[in-house]
Amino acid sequence: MNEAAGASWTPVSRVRAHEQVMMQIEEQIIGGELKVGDHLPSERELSVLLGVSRPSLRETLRVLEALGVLDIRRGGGPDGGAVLTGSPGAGAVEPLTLQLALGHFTHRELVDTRLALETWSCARAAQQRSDEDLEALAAILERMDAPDIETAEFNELDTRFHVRIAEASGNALTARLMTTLRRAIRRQMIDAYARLPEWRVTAQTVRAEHHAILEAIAERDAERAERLVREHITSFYATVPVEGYQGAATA
Amino acid sequence: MNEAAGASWTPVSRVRAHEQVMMQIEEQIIGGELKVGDHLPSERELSVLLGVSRPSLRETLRVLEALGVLDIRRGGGPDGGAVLTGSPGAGAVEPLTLQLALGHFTHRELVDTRLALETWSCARAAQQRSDEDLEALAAILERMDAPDIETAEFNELDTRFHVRIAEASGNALTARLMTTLRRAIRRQMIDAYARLPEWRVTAQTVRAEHHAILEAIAERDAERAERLVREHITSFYATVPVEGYQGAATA
DNA sequence: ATGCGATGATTGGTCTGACCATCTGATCTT
DNA sequence: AAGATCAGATGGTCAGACCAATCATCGCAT
Repeated sequence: MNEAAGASWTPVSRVRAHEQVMMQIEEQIIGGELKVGDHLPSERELSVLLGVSRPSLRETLRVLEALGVLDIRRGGGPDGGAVLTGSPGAGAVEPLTLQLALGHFTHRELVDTRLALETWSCARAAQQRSDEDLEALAAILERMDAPDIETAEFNELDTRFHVRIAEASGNALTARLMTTLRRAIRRQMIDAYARLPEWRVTAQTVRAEHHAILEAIAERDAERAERLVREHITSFYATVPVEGYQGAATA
Repeated sequence: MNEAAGASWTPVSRVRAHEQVMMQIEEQIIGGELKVGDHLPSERELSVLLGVSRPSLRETLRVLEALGVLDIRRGGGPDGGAVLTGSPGAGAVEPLTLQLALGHFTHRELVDTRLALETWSCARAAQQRSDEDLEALAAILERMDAPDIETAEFNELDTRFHVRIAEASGNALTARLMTTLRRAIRRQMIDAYARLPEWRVTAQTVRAEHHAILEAIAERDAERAERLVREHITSFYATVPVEGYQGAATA
């Protein structure tokens, strides 16, 4: 076959329809044309405006929804349709669970990252906690004191306690990341507890450490709070045999 | 209208098709039935197996792809179809850009989170950096020394430097989060530089601090490296008027 | 006049079936 | 044996249709 020498060819558009739609919507958001609370046109309308089919458009909407950017409901009215959501929903950063399961990240990495975020947010929380923060934290610890509590709920409250501290630090992003990290390791945590011959003994230690941390936060002693939470996390993973975790968290 | 007393009704499935598909695939991944490198059946096959239409199934696949879990290609053969991806692609945590634009999180929160992650990873990097890490970091700094460099590229290399440090810490998760955080604030960073009357003066300061940090890492002085990077970030935001950021990063 | 139920319009949710573009791998040709 | 060719499989896209939930409105009875 002969080829025309010198002729230059430029590849045709390989960008899938839903990706182009995504780019357009992203631009509108970043550019500020789309703000929180704004409604997207209905799927039928928008698909015409964008020149794509409804299924293609819907693929984009699904992704935006999973990312916590859109809140989609049926029916008309002020609440109907696709609305730019104002608060970060479940979407956002939760995929870590799957990525952990796929081995993208190790358990060790998750714990270390948790350590980095928690020491910071705990110190910060000690500096600027409100009385409401204190009460909420105390209430969580009280529920953890239940003698007949089960591993799953204990772990759940443990998560709530640490996340609540992050919230007290005033940083919603850190709090959100912490929630995500905890959710990603939730399964292994519960399994690890279940493997302990006497998990209630360990639980007792955890309780004591929690109370100590709360006390430091109450006294606005940032340094002590930070040190305590570091020891808390480090000693926990030194005691409890969590699957996929090897070695101490600090050098 | 009369109602049958005592009759109990259980709500019909309100869970959308694509969500049920998502749950099934999630379970298979978490349960270990689906591993990295495994192929999903073709869309036509899978849609029949799951009892949903192809468009519905595709919505799920799109989300999984956006989350960095699936790698989807056309055509048959060993590389065709949907494959569970082994390395965290672009997907994962990038949505932060949109969430920032929507005001879910403030710039301040992003910077503080960055501070928490960087101080940790920098200290860790100082402890266990390899010689290759050192060379890579030095190479980046060298490129940043170009006198006629532009703001965009300077910022890009700045990001690379900090992310490379995170990689040297051996924690891929932290490195990934850092990349995401930097990408989310990329626009504002470049704008902030552009607003500076003499940004090259600031750039010179940044360069000096970078070299100091690298030196501390080279000497395995974790404490100094951590302190330097904290000052580096703090002083930067005290100097450069970044949009949406108010106040110092440390108390 | 007012409260409440019926109704229709709008919107998302889902499905069917079809066609295109691309890639793989086997087949055929030279 | 090497290359071109073709058939099959797969993802990408579309059009049209119907269902189900929700809301706004209208009309009726009180």
